[in-house]
Amino acid sequence: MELYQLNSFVKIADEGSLTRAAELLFTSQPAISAQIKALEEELGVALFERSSRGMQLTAKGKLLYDQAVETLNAAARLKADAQDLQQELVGELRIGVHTDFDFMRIGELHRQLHADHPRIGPHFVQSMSAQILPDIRRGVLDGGFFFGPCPYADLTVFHLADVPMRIVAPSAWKDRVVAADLADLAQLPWVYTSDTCPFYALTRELFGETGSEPDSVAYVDSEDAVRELIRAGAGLSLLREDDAGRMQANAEAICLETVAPTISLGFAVQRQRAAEPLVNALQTVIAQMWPDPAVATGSHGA
Amino acid sequence: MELYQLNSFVKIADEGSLTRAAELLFTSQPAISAQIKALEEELGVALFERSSRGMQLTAKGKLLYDQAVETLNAAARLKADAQDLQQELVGELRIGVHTDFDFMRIGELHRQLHADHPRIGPHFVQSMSAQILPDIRRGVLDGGFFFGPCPYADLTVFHLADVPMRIVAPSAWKDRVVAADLADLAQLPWVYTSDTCPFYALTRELFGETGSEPDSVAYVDSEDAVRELIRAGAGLSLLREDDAGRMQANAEAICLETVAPTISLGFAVQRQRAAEPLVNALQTVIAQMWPDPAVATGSHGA
DNA sequence: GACCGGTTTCAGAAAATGTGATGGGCGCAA
DNA sequence: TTGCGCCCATCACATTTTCTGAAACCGGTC
Repeated sequence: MELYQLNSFVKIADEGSLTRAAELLFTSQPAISAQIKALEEELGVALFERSSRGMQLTAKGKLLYDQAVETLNAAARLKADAQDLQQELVGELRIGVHTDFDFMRIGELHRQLHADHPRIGPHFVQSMSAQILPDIRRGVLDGGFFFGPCPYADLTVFHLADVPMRIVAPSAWKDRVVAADLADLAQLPWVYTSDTCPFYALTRELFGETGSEPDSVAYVDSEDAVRELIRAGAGLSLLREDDAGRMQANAEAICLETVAPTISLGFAVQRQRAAEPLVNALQTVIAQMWPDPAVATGSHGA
Repeated sequence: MELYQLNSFVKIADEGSLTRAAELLFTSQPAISAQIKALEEELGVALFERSSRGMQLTAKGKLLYDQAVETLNAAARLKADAQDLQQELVGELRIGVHTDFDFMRIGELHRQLHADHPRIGPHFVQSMSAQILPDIRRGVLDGGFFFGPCPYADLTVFHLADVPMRIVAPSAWKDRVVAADLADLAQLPWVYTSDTCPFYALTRELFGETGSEPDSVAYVDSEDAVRELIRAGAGLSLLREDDAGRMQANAEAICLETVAPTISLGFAVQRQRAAEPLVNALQTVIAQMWPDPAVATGSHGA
């Protein structure tokens, strides 16, 4: 039993005539006659009553007609849906996010991605810059955000922005820090992120210019932990300017006027996979959301 | 797009391997490979990702898989239902009934017919003997009951029973009829059915023996009308014994002791169509319900 | 680097499907 | 009654599709 037989079955039934059905199906009358004969034989049921005036469904044929139509409809839906899918991108994207979802505008990213490609199922995976880039290389992630430079030549990197940083101190230390220079600050306790974190490198760089580096350092491995230790009065640290401002507004910390460096915000995908439709679509949406992005490659990521 | 392609599609997806699918489908790898290639080309969608470990559904393939299964299921249902229908009789039967449905046990007939052949849709058409037999010949009815002889040689007739008749008179005439003989009764007014009705012939026959026939006759064309006129005191008539007894029990009429003739109850179908499965099934059920039926043909119907 | 399991490709064989001509049944009109 | 038109079934043959077995290919593994 094949679809073309069911199609002929239905057409003949609709037309009441094998000859006319053959015309509508752009084939010859004997061809269809043979199809129906084979179908009737396979089903073991006489579908039509033949007369000199045409062919008419038997009672059994009437009962089976609806099911034939149903089967053809199911096939037609399948084909139509396939046509639609032709245009669309379908699949899953695992995207690494290295910092606050709201700062990264993940909601907007999701909305944009869904609007352009409704059949892509995005996964947003919170992680750390130091974890995200290797995961992209391994294929665990399809793409991801990160701070700092990218040391891997096999990744394609979008430079999205330079994020301004600020030095932040516990509220209680206002008098000790408000007029201090870098050398003074180095005398105080600091909170560092762990050494795989780009903030660690950034902080060391900060003191690298003066040659002096703090003695007393606590290491933590997330920005959240940094904020918490500042609130607890454990030490100073570098934070994103927006984070710093928010803490100061909440009287949780003091944000120094001292000029601090910026850190590069980047987005990376595997170079090999950059041309894959899904990955390409992701890059396109990212590029729209961070206007004027500079594309850099490999270890040039600023 | 054909069912065998969808079948291969599903099998490969289930097995994760073209090779194993080919084995299960009792065909060769290249054959199935070509099927899928053609299917993918027609749909414009890559259904599988090929690897050295086998074939796996793509994201789009996953979306279309369910619809393929659905289509195959619809086809399988169609085929299964056709197999069931092979055994069964399907269609409509138009059965003429010439007298009271309860006397003819139409309820029981319907129950029996439905039990043996649930897909037969019976129509019970109330009519008169004189109408039923021509309607069977014309093919308007597939079969029907009738009283009296059957004058048509092209009908097959079952003789089901000889139904006893009685002479019935209005209650008020008790004194005039209780001891009367046929010649006396002929002096009284009678109610006849119209001359196409077998009761008409039967009544005339009754008097044929004595040579005397009533002067005053009213003609009506249904048994119901006969009963009504008897109740109204219009005259005497022949009625089925059961009808007569019921009227007497209700004090609506008097049932004479005089011996009255019987009338033959028959069932007829077109001789040409007697071998048709539906018609044959009908005859079988009728024969079961009237045990010891005598089959007669054409005008021999007693 | 050879091997293994898997898929694709290829030419030719086999099967199926389609074609055009022909014939028979039936209704209709002359 | 005959002849005609319409319709379906059948037949031999052509065409197309599908299948087969051998061989090439590809990626992972020993």
